[in-house]
Amino acid sequence: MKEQKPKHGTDAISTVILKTTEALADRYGIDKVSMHQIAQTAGVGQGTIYRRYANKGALCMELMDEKFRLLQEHAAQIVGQPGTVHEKLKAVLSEQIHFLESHVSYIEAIHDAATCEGKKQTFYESRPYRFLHQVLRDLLNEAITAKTAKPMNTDFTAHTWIASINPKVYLYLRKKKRYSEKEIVSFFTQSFIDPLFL
Amino acid sequence: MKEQKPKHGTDAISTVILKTTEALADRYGIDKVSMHQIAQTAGVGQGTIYRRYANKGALCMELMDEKFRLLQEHAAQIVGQPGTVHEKLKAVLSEQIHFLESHVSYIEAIHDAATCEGKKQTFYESRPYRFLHQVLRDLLNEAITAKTAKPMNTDFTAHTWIASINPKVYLYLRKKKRYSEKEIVSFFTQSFIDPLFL
DNA sequence: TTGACATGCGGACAATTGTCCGATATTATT
DNA sequence: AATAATATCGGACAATTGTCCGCATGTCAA
Repeated sequence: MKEQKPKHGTDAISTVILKTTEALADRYGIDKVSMHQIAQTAGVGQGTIYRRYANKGALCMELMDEKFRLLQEHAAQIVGQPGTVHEKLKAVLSEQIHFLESHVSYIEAIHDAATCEGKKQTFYESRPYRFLHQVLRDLLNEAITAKTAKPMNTDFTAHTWIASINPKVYLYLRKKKRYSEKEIVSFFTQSFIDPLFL
Repeated sequence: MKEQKPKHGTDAISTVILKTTEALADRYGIDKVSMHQIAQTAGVGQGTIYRRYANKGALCMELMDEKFRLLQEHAAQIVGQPGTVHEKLKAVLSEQIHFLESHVSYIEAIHDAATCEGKKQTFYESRPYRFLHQVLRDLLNEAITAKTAKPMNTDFTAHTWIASINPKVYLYLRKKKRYSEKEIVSFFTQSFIDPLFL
């Protein structure tokens, strides 16, 4: 068993798999599209898909690649621009929540496939997750160094912040509790960010 | 006219399903036991299981019923005893994290089956979840009323607190990051509870 | 050209969750 | 007691994810 040699599947077959998945997902919703259906529609065997993507989550991750890249750019831009750490944290979290709002079906699929057992690549070790976690952690560290926030385990805090707005609970808050995206951003700021700053 | 069953699973068949599931889970781990296997071992059809429990998560929820009851008792006891709201919140969260530590496999199975789509009973609407959410919310409200914490949306805060220590991220923090249960409790307190109190 | 070896595709197959319906047992009616 | 109505059981079946292996195709050496 070999891994895909280049970072992205840029060969013709990978391309048709991704395009087909995107088309089907646009039409039916990613959660309603099966790997079998993707294989049939793309005119390839299922094995051909699974040789490139470990599971449906990994396939979705690949589909989201460009979107994640843009989110990372936004986050990096926020961090790079002038402003207080407090403001930057709020802006980054707002971006992340908006990202979740925009792509919640895909992110849910990625989460569903995520595992912490075995030595398989976990969601938490994927590039996008690590990047966003690191942005939050660095900002928190900066706040602590500047003595505008009390010491804490910033690694833990960043992980749990992200976990606190996972797709399942986000959908619950949006659909059942009828909170708007704006409200959720505001509540998060109020409950998690503001209290940290002295 | 049949007399009503007071609660779930008090008839003979439900009992054998639950006992069988427990025995198999003890032996192989709940995630390694299939519904088919449970049915075979218990000597009933799969339909008989699904007629009583909507899915594997609901079955696990039923198995955890007594455990949840004890957790609720502990939480109620903490709230009832004298002490500051701050102390009570820390104690309750510590209990919840210990509960997660002790039963993480079952809780993961419950989470995996949870859904926010459709009108099916979601995990967030189950009795145990609602109880624990309410305990946290009430304590937070008490702190706000007593002016020892700033106003916030306590409903949101309680939901996201629970979400922040979901089984997936908990396992990641324990197994990959090698944080101990005690550390996680301490970090949580430091990052989420303490900053609220001034 | 040919044969040995490697690559990797396709789809059959296994495992699992969840549904459905014919068969059976139980209760109600006369 | 006989029969109709109702409840419930068992397991076959469908749908989906993920694995595996036979086979076709391509490469290279002699």
